[in-house]
Amino acid sequence: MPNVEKLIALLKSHGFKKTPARIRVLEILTKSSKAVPYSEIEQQLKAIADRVTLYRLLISFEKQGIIHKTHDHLGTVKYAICSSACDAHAHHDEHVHFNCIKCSGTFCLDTVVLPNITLPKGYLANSYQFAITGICKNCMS
Amino acid sequence: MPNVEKLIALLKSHGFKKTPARIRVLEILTKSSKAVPYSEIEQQLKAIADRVTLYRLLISFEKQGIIHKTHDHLGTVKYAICSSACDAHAHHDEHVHFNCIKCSGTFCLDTVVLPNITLPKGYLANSYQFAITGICKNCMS
DNA sequence: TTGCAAATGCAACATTGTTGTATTTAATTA
DNA sequence: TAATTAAATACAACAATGTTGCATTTGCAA
Repeated sequence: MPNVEKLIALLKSHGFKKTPARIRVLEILTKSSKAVPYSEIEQQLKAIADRVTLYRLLISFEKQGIIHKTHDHLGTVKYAICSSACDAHAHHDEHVHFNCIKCSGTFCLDTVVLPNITLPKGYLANSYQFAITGICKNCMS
Repeated sequence: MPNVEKLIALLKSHGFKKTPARIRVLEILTKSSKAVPYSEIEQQLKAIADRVTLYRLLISFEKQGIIHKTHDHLGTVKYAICSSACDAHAHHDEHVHFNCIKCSGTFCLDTVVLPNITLPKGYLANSYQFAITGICKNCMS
């Protein structure tokens, strides 16, 4: 489903060159139903790219709004593909992240409606990061 | 205001011994109106305790519900004192964290009412971590 | 095909996380 | 008050991740 052509188009549309490392990272993220731990990405990229290359690649992807980064309940850094509404100007990944304490999986809950929060006077909100920790669908059954 | 006697009592009530390093950490956190970056705590503890001591100390404080840990919008690890309602059995720091993009400060907004979120069927919520990124009160004026 | 900006590789170093073990110390009790 | 002991600390050692600079390679457009 997420064929390589689409990924290449995604790269081009954001001004990125088509390189093996970048395609591989997008493949990994699009094929996963969960946010992927940094360590796992590094592991899978080990054969085709340097660690620093991956580091910089992830930064530029994030800056361009292709992917987003999150810390789970244990502090583990994970990455996930952004919804198509994101771009360099503004991320729109304002969905809830769910962290499972059993399988350690992190899921992007795109269907959950974001709550409206009233801040104290003087504060200006810019973006929201909501996470819920608990037991996921799979681990409940 | 947050005198040392209170901090010692806090330690004792959680089964901790009264040691210079532990008292110092509590002093730092109680005197700060913001969550304190790990690097800053380490810097201030450098003279009186080893890095590993601090590491284990923070872990045990967190486990006992004396302090809580958070990642700001840039991923920086910060610590803050827990409200008195917390204990080893269950943290009750279910307040919103506000991360300022100007001063990089992280504030615990205890007065903000937590929103009610409806999860998809099959998910079981356990705890919530809500953060808002923007411009804080001080930086707005 | 060539030229250039983008992307990568490599070296080097900083910060933070983590474990094991020997030693010291705070607090209890004899 | 001295002895006992579990808690706390120090130190060594190592792993993982973050970060910068610079030389080299490569994708792509002219």
